[in-house]
Amino acid sequence: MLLSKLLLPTLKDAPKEAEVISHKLMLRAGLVRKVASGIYTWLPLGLKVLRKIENIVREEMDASGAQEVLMPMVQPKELWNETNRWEKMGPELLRIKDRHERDFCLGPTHEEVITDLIRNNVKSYKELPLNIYQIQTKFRDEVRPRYGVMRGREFLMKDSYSFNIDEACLQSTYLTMRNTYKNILERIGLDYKIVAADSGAIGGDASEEFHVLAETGEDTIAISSESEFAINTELLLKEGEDISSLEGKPSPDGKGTIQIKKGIEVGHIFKLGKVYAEDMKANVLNNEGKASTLHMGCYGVGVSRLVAAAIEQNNDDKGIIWPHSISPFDINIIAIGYEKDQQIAEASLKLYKDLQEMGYDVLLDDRKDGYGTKMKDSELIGVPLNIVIGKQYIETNEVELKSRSGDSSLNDISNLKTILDFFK
RNA sequence: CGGGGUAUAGCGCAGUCUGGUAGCGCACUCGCUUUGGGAGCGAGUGGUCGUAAGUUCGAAUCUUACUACCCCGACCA
Repeated sequence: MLLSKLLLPTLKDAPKEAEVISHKLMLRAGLVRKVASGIYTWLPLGLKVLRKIENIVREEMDASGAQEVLMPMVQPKELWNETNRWEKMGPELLRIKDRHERDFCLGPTHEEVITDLIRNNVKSYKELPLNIYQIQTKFRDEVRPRYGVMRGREFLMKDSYSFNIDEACLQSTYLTMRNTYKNILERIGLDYKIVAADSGAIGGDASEEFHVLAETGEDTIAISSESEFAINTELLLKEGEDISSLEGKPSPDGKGTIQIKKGIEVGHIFKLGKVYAEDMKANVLNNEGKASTLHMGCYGVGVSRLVAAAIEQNNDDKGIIWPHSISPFDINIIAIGYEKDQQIAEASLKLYKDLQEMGYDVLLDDRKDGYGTKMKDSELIGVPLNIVIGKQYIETNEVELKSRSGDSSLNDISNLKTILDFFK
């Protein structure tokens, strides 16, 4: 991509509406723009990041044996009446009417729709287990949207629903999803914890959340300094404990001491059991030929929230520092004097094309600006590797490799292999 | 929904107390000079001052109502 053609409205000053660092940087780096409270347009650069995360999620879900579908965002009241959630849910369920005065809602989640699909189309235990997912825009009319896309009203989510013949089978799928979520977060490259969580009003007997650790997290979690033990302090509050007093105490599992941390919930896995299947009469015939209520699980990943979470965990005073896995570009070629110097222009374009042919996602800064402006923007948008081509190239045929993390070195422009050792 | 705050050009802000017809920095346009850390000079574009009503000869400024947005809380698969 030529930067001169890219819609990339970077800002020196963050709009005052932004409070947390990820929100400020997402606005400054030209990733998103607000349309209304909690509702955002994703600009080209932001969308590239969103798609990269989405693709990692998709690949790992497919690898786990799950199947992708796409359900509607608009859902009829009748389905929600079956589980009584039309009544139970508060105003966060945005209700609308069509031209015939029929009631619909904007989907905040899809248990009803997916359960309806499965009960109508799956009749035998032989077709199970099934794990069906989608990556789709959700709408929840939050009481108070905040922190940009971190807690938006409209947001992108991967939600999946498993249908199992019994508890043991559900347990197996649950563990597969647990492992899949670990793979996703490790591939993206985030520091996270799996925490025991409140299973909430939805019922069910097991629930774990995946939290990206960050100061601005909305949840408070207690973790062990040495083991995997981690728990959402919402659970402790119910028992009336004072959270701050836990700091430094021995971990309940006997390993290490308790530390109190802030976390951003980016994933949640749930064993629903038979709750929805019973309400909606979702049965299959078991191996004895008798109707058997399905056991369900549901598993969510906040895709758009992950963008913000990744920034919260990876930034400095200059801007975003993308993990390479989700960076909008792999390489930014900073061409100094692109407009004036034929040699620079030709060499930059050749390098650009060569790197593209090697499979890299390359940005070429061909704008009429100086080194400072181009570097500042590159650092703001967080591209992992810059290749500076300027007077050094004219003199010695060398370009400077400058990583976002601060390393730099000079290399002959023809030596692309050396250049790309950076990514090993 | 309770508490607090903000609203003036794309972004950041001044002007409001003390009413006189809107300004600064950045960005943007044109020209020339620049080009390895957000360049310089010159000339420009862009605002029904959140909305509505009121007071007044005159309102960004005073009064009232409303709206939007942000923060804290409550809420949240």
